[in-house]
Amino acid sequence: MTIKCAVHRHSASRTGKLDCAYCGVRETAACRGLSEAGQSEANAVSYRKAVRQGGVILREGDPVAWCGVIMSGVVKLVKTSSDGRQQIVGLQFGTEFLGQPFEQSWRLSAEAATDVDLCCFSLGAFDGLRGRNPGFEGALLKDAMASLDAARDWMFVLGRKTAEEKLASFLVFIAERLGSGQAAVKYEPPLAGGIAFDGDLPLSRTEISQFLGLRIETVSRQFKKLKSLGLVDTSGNRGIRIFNLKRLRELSESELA
Amino acid sequence: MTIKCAVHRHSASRTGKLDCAYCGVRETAACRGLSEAGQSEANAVSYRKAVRQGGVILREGDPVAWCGVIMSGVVKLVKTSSDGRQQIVGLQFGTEFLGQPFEQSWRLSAEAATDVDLCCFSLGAFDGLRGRNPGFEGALLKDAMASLDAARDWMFVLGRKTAEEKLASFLVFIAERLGSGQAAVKYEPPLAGGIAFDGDLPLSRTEISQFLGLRIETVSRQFKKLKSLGLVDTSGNRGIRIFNLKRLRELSESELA
DNA sequence: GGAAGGGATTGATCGGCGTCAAGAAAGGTG
DNA sequence: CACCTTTCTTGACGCCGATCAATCCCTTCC
Repeated sequence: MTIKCAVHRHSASRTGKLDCAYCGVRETAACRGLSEAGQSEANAVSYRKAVRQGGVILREGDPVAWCGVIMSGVVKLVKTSSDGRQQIVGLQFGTEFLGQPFEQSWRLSAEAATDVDLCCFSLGAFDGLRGRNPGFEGALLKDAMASLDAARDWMFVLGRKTAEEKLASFLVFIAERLGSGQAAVKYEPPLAGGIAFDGDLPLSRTEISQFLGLRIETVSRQFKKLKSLGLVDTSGNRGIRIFNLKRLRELSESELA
Repeated sequence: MTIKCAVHRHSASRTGKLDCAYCGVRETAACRGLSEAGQSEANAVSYRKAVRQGGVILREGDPVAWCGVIMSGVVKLVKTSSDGRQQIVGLQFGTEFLGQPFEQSWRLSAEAATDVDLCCFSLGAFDGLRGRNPGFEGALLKDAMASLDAARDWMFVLGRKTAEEKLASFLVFIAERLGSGQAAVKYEPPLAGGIAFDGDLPLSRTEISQFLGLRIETVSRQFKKLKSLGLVDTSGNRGIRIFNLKRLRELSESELA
């Protein structure tokens, strides 16, 4: 079976290997740090899970029975309070680990922001793989510490930035995660830092507001402001064109001249 | 040499073992997952570092040359923007790992919120220890994932809670981390959830505001409000008495009757 | 291609938190 | 204890972002 990556439209083979110049997915985190034998074992015990955009991957409070690696797509991690307020506490992309293998029950929910393809392990299989492949555990540690730093970066955004800076930060974040690198094949070249998402922005306005700790109306108004500054343009609900990433980055760090 | 823990007033031996009923430090994260031989190796290659309250442990941007484990005390992790805004992105307590061994330079600063005692490794020693002791790496992974979840919990606080809820969340957090457990020897027993910090709250008002994404004046006003509700009382700059932890927890989650 | 529905935009208004400024405690020092 | 510095509190005021409500516009489903 061949699975299409919703974001980059590449195909993913069942071997667990991808080759997407756009997002740089050449080998997965599951493969990183695994010997040949380890890769065979991983392929033998893993199973694939495909989730359509908007689908729930896991629900806060449910018992943790598996964990895995994102092969393609974007996963949003959500915390919800009893009165319904929601905060997106992380966006995870291809090659990143997904799971809380040391918790009894999930401490957050995960939803597919785009179509998502997962490579999953039961907790038992995961522990076995981990125990027999020290390099695998090292890769997981590295991944976790990178996620931790990303989370802390975002804590600064949530705690200290204005609405304008928040939206600029989001656009820079998205551009760096999805638009940069050696790729952006189907997008404009980084001409003066220009990047475009023509209809496949992974987040809706509502989701952007949940990621930024703002209301959707405020996000809308800030988009208007950035458009009037000539930094970006929008087309449809999921289309964004970034004209000047450099100035956007300055705006996000309030380093304006 | 004997080092005194500023928070709990216990002594820490040079063997890397503590025994503090208050914070539950019986063995350190460094010891967790280490065999007898591993512990000997750890003791041989580690060195201790004592930092007084207010002292800088490491500075954002500096090259990473070591990492370690907090033996006692409270460490605050801070992100600073170019225009001087600061956000505390984490509080680390005894037994927790401190470091970014996979980064070239520190992505944040760390300061001693109380007197702090660290058990440190050079990166080389750390890698060796990690490579030779799979259980050690497992403990690190567990620690990192716990920190990650804590960071994400706090992202919700920063992004979605009101000032009142934020302060309540902070008090609950502090009570759970420093006041609960089998201990609180020098403090009041958990009478109706009552806990007191008589002069050794690890954070100043300014630091609390930096942790909550608020201004110091707002923190002050919210303290006043909680006092008028009869939930807490303050004494001096670093004294807090929590009378009703249960209602405080409800307040923090906006589950008020 | 047209209609239905959900998501996004825009406007008007409100309130919570930030800002600025003054004064009061607290804590440290000789 | 008296003095000085730092930290915290309190007040007055303004603004940013939330709220409420109406309209617009994409998307998709006939």
